[in-house]
Amino acid sequence: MTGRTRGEQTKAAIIDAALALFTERGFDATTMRAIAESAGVSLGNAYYYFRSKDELVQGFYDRTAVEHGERLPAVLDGVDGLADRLTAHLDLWFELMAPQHPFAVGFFRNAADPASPLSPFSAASAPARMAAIALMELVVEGVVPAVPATVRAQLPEVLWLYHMGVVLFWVHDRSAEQAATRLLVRRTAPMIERVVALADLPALQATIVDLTTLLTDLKAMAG
Amino acid sequence: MTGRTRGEQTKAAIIDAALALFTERGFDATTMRAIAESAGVSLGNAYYYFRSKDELVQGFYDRTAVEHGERLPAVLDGVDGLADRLTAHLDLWFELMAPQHPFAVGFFRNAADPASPLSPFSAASAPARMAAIALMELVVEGVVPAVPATVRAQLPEVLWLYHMGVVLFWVHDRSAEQAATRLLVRRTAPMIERVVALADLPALQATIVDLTTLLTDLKAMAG
DNA sequence: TGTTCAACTTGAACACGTTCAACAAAGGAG
DNA sequence: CTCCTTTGTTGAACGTGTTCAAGTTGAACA
Repeated sequence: MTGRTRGEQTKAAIIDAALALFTERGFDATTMRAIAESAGVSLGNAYYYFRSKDELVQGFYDRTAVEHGERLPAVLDGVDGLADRLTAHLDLWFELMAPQHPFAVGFFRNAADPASPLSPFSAASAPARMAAIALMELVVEGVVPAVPATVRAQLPEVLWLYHMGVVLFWVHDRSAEQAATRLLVRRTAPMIERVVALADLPALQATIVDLTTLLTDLKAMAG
Repeated sequence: MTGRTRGEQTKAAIIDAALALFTERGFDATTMRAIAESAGVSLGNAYYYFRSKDELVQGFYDRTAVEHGERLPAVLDGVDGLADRLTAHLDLWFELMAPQHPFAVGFFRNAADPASPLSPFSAASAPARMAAIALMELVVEGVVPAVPATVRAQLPEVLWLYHMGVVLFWVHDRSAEQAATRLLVRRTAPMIERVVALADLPALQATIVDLTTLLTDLKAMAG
C-alpha cells in the first residue's frame, strides 16, 4: 500500500481493491468500474496500470508462487517417500490457493488459451514454469531411497505436468473445500511412487523409453 | 438447412452463418450481430434459439459428433488391435475437426470453465458425453483378442478421458496440420494397448484396483 | 369464416470491458 | 522563473454479449 512513488501507491491500491472484491463477489461479478471506485480511482486509470482485467490476477499468482517456493523446504523436511513429498508439495499449494478458489475459474479460463501470456505453456510464462519445475526437482532429489536412474532425469517435468493436471481438476472441483482434489492426490501420489519404483521392471521398460523419447520429440516439435 | 418447421430452418440458418463466420474470422472476431445479419435474422432472434454465443458452438459441435458416430463403424471395420482402433477413432475426429482448429481456441477457452454448459464435464453436456463414451465402447468391444476382463468395464470411460486430454493437446498444438497431436496419438495408443495387455500382471494389480475405485469415488463426490 | 394461442421475431436498451483524446502534476534543464 | 518531458489521471465513447417488453405469424379449432 505504501509504495514510494505515486504510481506504486495507486497500483497497490487497485490490486488490493481487486483482490478484496474478487474474493467477495467472484471474478465475473466484479466489474472494473467497481474496482476503480473501490480503489478511489477513475476507470481509465485502472487500465493505465493493467492492460486487462485478467492481468490484474497475474499479480496474485506470482505472489503465491514466491511464497510457495519459500515455504516448500520446511514442509519437505524429514519426509522421505516420493508420495509423501509430492503430497506435501501439493497440499501446500492448495493451502496457498484455497482463498482464491472461488475466482480461480475466471483466471484459468483465460490461462487455457495458449495464445494468452497466462497459459502455463506460453513463452511469456517460461520463467514461472521453470521455477515450478525447479520445485519438483526439489521434491525428487530428496527422495529416500533415491528414484531409479531410468526415470530420474525426466521425472520433475513429468510431475509438473501431473501438477498442471491436478490444477485443472482443482479448478473444476466443486466439493466442499476441494476435498475431491485432496482425495485425488492422496490416492494418485502412491500410485506414482509405485510405478516409479517399478521403473526397472523389464515389462515396463519399453513403455518408459517410449514415453521419454515421445516427450523429447514433442518438445522439439513445439519449439 | 431445410428443416420442416419454420423454427428449424431459422436455427439451421443461424448455425450455418455462425460456422462460416467463425471459420473465416475466428471466434472472438465474429459478433452476434454479424451472425444474425448474415443469417438474415434479427439479433434477438439468435438469442431465441441459442442462450449464448457459446451455445452456438455447442450446436455445431453436436453436428460433427453425429457425423463422427455415423462414420466410425466404417473406419473400424476390419481393424483388430486396440491401438489401431483407437488411432482410427481419433484420426477421424481430427479429420472432422481440422477445419475448425483455427477457432477451436476460442471455443475451448470457455469450455474450460466448469460453470459453462460447454464444459465436457457439465451436467448440460451429459448427453454428448454419454454419446462420446458410447463411441469408445464401440472401439473397445471390437478388439481382437478381447481386452482383459479386469479393465473391460472401466476402459471406455478412461479412454474418453484420454480423448479429452488429446483434445486439450490438440487445441494447444501449433505445429503444421497438428502433426504433433498425430504423433502423440500414434505413440501413446500402442502404450495404452501394451499396458492394457499387462492388466493381469500381478505387479500392476493393486494400481489398477486403486485407479478404478478412485474413479468411482470421485464421480460420487462430484455428483 | 373468426378466434385463440403458442411459436416466433423484433430492435431498443443495458451493463460490461476496453480505448482514447485531452488534461493535470511532477520534475528537471535552461 | 519558464519551458518541456515524463508520468499520472480523467470521463466520455465505442463495440460487445445479453435481455426484454412488445409485436407478428400461422396453424388448430369452433
